[in-house]
Amino acid sequence: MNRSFRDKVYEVTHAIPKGKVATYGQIAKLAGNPKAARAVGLLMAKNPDLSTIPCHRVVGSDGSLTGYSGEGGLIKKKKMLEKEGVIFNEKKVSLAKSKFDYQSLLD
DNA sequence: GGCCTGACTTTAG
DNA sequence: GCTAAAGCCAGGC
Repeated sequence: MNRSFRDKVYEVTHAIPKGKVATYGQIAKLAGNPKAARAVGLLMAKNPDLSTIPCHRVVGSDGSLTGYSGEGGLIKKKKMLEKEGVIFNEKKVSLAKSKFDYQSLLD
């Protein structure tokens, strides 16, 4: 098992299609540790490659935008997501319509 | 090499 | 519905 939790997180995060978003808990669970949502946030915050890891497609458990220490912060993040086609609800993401399901890839 | 912090989530009261 | 506490991983000092 060369795939560490970290690698799995990166893999899943990178697998998020355009116009969809995933939650930290979801990624953590897919990575093998449903309780390691914090670690996911860490990896997102310290993501080595923004091109490989669309951290802006990662939101809170209820679709709330969180984190993103980049310029513009959550505002820019929201804009990027909107541009990609993610459905927004006021300041949160409509997980009901834009939540990323890993099973969708396998289907 | 040990301790603390951090873009979180979930369960219990 | 809100507050409090525990659990995970990685990085910095």
